[in-house]
Amino acid sequence: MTTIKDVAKLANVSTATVSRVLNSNGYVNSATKERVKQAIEQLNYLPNDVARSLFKGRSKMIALFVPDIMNPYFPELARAVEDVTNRYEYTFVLCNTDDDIEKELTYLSALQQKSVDGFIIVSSTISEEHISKINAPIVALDRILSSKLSSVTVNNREGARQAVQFLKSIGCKRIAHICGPEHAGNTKTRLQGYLDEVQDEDWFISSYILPGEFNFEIAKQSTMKLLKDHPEIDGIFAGNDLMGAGALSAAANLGISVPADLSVIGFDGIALGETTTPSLTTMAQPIYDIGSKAAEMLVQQIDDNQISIRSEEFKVVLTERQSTISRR
Amino acid sequence: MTTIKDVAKLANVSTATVSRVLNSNGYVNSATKERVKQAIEQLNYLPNDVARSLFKGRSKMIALFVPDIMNPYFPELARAVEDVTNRYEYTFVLCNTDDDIEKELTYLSALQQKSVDGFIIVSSTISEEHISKINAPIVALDRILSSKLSSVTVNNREGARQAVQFLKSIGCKRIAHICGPEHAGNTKTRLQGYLDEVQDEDWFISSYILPGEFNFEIAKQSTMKLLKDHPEIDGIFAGNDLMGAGALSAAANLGISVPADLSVIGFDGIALGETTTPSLTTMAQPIYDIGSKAAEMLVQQIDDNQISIRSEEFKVVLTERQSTISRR
DNA sequence: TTGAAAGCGCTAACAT
DNA sequence: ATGTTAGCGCTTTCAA
Repeated sequence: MTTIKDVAKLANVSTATVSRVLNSNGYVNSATKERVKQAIEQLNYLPNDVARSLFKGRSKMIALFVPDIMNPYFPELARAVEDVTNRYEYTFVLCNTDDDIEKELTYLSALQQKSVDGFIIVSSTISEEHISKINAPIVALDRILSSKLSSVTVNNREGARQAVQFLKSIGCKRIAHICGPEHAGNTKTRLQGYLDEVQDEDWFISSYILPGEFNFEIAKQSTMKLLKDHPEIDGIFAGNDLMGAGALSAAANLGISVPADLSVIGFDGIALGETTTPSLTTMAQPIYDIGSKAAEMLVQQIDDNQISIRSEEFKVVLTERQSTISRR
Repeated sequence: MTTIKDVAKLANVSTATVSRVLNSNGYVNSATKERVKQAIEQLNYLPNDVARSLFKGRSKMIALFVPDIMNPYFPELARAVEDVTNRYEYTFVLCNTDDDIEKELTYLSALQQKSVDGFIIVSSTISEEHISKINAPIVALDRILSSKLSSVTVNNREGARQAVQFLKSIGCKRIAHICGPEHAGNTKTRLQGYLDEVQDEDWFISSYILPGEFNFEIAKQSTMKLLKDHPEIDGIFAGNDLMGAGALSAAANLGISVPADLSVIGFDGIALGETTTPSLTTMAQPIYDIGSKAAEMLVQQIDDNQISIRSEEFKVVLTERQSTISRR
């Protein structure tokens, strides 16, 4: 490894001068600057970021915590965060937490020890108490972790309502809901939106609500059971697209035709929804925008070095595809 | 931030002693060790990893380069690498390169500056020349970058052959192939396997080979065109599952029934293949095993600190699902 | 068994 | 405009 000393020696200046041209601050004669640059070039010198970090107490790294990288929602999100952090010359660290508090805490302290500059966190388990121990900026994503944190979310409840309204508008008379896992914050909000729309309907019974996981196979199995027990169901609002795809697959397996006999709508708007047959109607989140906004907010907080809490709520938008059709 | 000095002061010892208990090396009286531990506990002290890295020249970080994090193959792979690296207490850094050599080189030097301990790289563009400038261990994944590097791959050509053989065995008489992008190393190998099986058939014509991208929509469009131009086709071997899903969707759009009139087989074995209707038969890679093996090899190379080049080739296995059925 | 001190590579006062 | 130096927090000789 060649160091700043080597450069200094070759250019016949002090390390301070080299540092000055490296960071383009302080005065430095243009002739010597040239010499230094030459030396840097010649030695193929790259500054040691670790030494820099040690001095500055900051590492130019940003971490993103996601509960499940295998759920396509999160790679899309990660992609957005990566793009923004790169633009600001941060190194991007992606952490997969399984929504497991132990893993989250392990990551949190490991990264703090590395002087990571900030966190973007999607979590249902991290509490205010844990957060108070972190002294780097945090932006909560997808779910609000604390009123003391900036956050970027979507209108889950309203979006869920719109999904059900849409099913009604195309003529569905018996609408079921597949929930996400109980521990996820989203699950309750989306369920609430569903209930807003159906609980006063005379046809509504609680067995139209399916407990679930954000998982294709489990959703498929429970939908099969649902459709067997309740053949009258003609509309399904799935808590996310992965489960929506599961519902589609369940219907196909039972020989129920979608959308002719059953309409299905999901939530999230991941690319997977376009690959199913029929393709999946969904309440689409502006996933990329959400991720970039969170990253932008975090970078700003890091730079400003002041606590300005901001909350952004994006709106989901109905994206009609083949899994729903008017039956009127 | 509390430092080793604070601990030393509180425990009434030197920083050297604290360091010794921290790293459990060197002699230290069990009584003082106890005192130090108490102090650490009391101050909630966590060692500064940056300072450690500076001293050691190593950072306990491992990076994985993937060309496209939105292709579900890579999250599955990343998941495996993450699990292994975590087990060895490395921090895992995921880099999305878009198969763009500029981005790759930027990442490479940024991470070298951070003293990253090793790289696992999936790339079609990085050359021997670039590699020679890196002085951290590298494991090539999915594609072989250099004979000087350890690598983990699958039997692409043989696997492709098996895919086509399988289509033949169930009675397909006209088999087309959707290729991946030209720049990807895999593309050629899988195409070669296809050719091994079909080029001597009297029905074979070169327009049965479709250029493509590892992308759902593009595969869908070009398959639609193919099936319109060549209605005689009764089997498709897609270069990967994403494109296989595209072919499925194309057939559905044209009212061609799969598997009754057309059989489709993919390559990779990603979870997506189970979510399509019909689900996708595929030559499945042991994705998780591949990722873990690569990570294990890298960790070992880092620890051993010696250049032992090893190559592992995994075998793909035929996974029959609904998109193929015997027509005999 | 423990401590003093040098040094990892860099930056920023402070001096000149 | 440039150099000297202290110090970021840690580990490791070397000496005691």
